Amino acid sequence: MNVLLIEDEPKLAELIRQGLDEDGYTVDVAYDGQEGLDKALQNPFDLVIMDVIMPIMNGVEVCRIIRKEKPEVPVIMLTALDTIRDKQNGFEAGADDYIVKPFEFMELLMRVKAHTRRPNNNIGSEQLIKVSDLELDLDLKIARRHGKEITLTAKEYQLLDYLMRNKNRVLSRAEIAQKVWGLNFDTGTNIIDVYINFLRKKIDMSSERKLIQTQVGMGYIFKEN
Amino acid sequence: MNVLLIEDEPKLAELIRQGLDEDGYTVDVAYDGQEGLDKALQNPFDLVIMDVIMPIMNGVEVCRIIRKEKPEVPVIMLTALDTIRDKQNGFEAGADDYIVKPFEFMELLMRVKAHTRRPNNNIGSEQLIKVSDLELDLDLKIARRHGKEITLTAKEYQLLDYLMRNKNRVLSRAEIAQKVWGLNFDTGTNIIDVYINFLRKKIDMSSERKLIQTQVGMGYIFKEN
DNA sequence: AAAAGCATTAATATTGTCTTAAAGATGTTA
DNA sequence: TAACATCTTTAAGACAATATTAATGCTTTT
Repeated sequence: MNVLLIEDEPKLAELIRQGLDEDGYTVDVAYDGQEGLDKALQNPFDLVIMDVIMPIMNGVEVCRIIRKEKPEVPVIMLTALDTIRDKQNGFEAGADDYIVKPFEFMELLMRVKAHTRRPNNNIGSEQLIKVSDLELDLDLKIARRHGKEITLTAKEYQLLDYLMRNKNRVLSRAEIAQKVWGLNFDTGTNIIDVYINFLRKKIDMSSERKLIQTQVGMGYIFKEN
Repeated sequence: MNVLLIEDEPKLAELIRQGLDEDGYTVDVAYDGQEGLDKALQNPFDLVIMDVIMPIMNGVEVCRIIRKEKPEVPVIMLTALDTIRDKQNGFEAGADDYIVKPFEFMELLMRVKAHTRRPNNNIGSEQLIKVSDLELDLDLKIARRHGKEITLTAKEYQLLDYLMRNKNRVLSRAEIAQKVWGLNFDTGTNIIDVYINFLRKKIDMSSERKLIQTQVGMGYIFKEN
């Protein structure tokens, strides 16, 4: 889910960016109104968050243009001016929501969720995890390498999802068993080895760069680059 | 524009009713959760405003049911409990917005405007959802494939509506059960499989392109193209 | 070189899905 | 209100796909 954040104060921008990032959003930041407007019009976003008071071009003006050009994209305004007059201005420019500064991050997150919630909002971009040239499509539940589609069974998908989310870290069989199978791994099973083998055949076989690597005596690691 | 207001405190209710009335809204007031729910389900409203804390049935519960029965109607919650926890609860019940009491009337009005502005009110133009060569007529509650009419039962319609609105995304049985049946899917029922089968017979049987596809171990996906 | 750890394959067990039929609800008509 | 029609839900068996085990051979470590 792609979010455009237009905020001139670097500290606040970074705070929001990081928070949304942790919740799985992909955030693009612009530091003034003009830059924000350009980005908004050139790229597809699922949501725009913007400050009202900004250098070069103020938020109300930016909002009005975005609303005109891309009426389907929801806009949340941040404003320090807690007066009814300004709230009116904000909404009249076409904002779908506003938040009065100072605000708690959780409040912003809740409103972001409310505006990006499916359904109705299927226009949004797909959700995916990317590591090197491999991507896992969370909507279609398939993988792609060099853009080539790879179908996965349910277990393969779960395992790959786990590996990719924990890239660049050695994962012991016990950890994997626990997280993917919900097992305690006392049973002398080799099921993880078997599934790693399945995944390798599907994603690593035809490629030079091996993403899944063995650390003998320790476990497996999904290595970027 | 018809608004349903569910608020047990008569003075506040009257204040809101009058204010919205002056702004051109037609307001129907219910004084407890049960009454509000009944009205909401029996009549067509463009918006529901409701208190969280109410006698007989609380707002979160009412909201959940309205959201299930009439997913297109926006709901604004009024809450005196200014805690993040409760904000989460409100949204998780499916509210589109909330306002923390005490609030200025103008703030409510602005939010009401924001939620009734959406391009939902295309009176005259027929409402339909289109995916590939299948279209779902939201007014007539029928489907058409290659222009050929297909009648649906109520549950078939709800399921197809949900699938089409969430096209190109794998939907787990749990999700479908939750959204279409309002079940928690612990019950070992196969009703989703059965209804998928019904729909396939009606929309996919006579066509080469199968729109409804199974992802073994994951769920179903309604695939465009 | 021996031991341990890992990869690979095939066989088997398990689970998931489709399909049909029939029972249980619900609503409609006489 | 009884009989009928239609819709919803449950249940069971057949079949297909996937998950797991186990045996064998290969690789790495000591």
